[in-house]
Amino acid sequence: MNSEFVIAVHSLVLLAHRPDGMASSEEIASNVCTNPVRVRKVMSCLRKNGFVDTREGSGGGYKLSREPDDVTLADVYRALAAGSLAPTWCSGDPEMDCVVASNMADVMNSVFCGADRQLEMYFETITIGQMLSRINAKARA
Amino acid sequence: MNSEFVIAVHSLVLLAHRPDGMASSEEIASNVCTNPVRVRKVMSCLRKNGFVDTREGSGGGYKLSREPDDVTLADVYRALAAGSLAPTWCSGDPEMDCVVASNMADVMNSVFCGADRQLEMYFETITIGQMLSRINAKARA
DNA sequence: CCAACTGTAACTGATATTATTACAGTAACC
DNA sequence: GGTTACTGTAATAATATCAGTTACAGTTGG
Repeated sequence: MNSEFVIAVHSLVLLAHRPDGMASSEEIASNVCTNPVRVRKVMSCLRKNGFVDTREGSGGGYKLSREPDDVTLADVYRALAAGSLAPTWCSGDPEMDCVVASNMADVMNSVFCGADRQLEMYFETITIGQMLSRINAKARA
Repeated sequence: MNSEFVIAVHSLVLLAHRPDGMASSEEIASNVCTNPVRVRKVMSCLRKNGFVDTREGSGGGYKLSREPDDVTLADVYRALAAGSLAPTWCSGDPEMDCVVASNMADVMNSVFCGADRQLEMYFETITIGQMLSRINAKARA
């Protein structure tokens, strides 16, 4: 899995956890344990997909623009990690003379497409709000 | 996804396709388009899990030791790619003072465990025999 | 014994991932 | 209107992961 997915989910959960729903890239970065540039890149993508609003300039930052319970991990997955299941490496070669070697890539690809859909369905069942609840539950325990 | 999974599936399908169910690491490697050492490493793992028999020495190689329809992709997945879904990179830090940062890794991990199970269930529905059928169907088309 | 294999380890090179630096653009605030 | 605190993005550097290669010991059939 793409680690940008992890950063995105963490960031959204953090925003949901903040009383005012806001944070700057620097605050998020230190919470996630990465650098602000990476956070901004991810957040920029989340903005384009309508999950957050950004305010540039002094006192700016990111703000959740949807209810935490209305955003599923599948939404996030689609936005920045769809299709990441299939390995970059590809076996066989369409030009080869062997039935197996020449058709494996296609068949393997369809298998991974199915897997991707399956994964998406699973992520559909988990919202940012639920993630936050789970975290709070863990903290109480 | 681990690309060794791809090599393993391709190799098993190739063996299933062979009339005598046999091939050497060199034959498999050229069919898969990789090098024999990598193939041997993967096959060694498949042997330890009872999917193939190997014969060392002259005229040796690998041979399917189960019916192609009795081996699912989930079996292969468990053997050499289980848990590969979760990214190596991990957000947050258990030592931090923030509820979100300190518990995110745990919660994220449980999410990926669930995803892994989901994926495994999907792979359970596909056998090596079916992969070969799909390939043959594509070849006829 | 020789030829043809597997099993592994060690090394090298290629590729992908993450962090850093740099800087232009924007908005609040004095 | 200038200064400060932000985002957006590109370019580069550092690091980690992955794949290919070489080397060699062990096994087996002829």
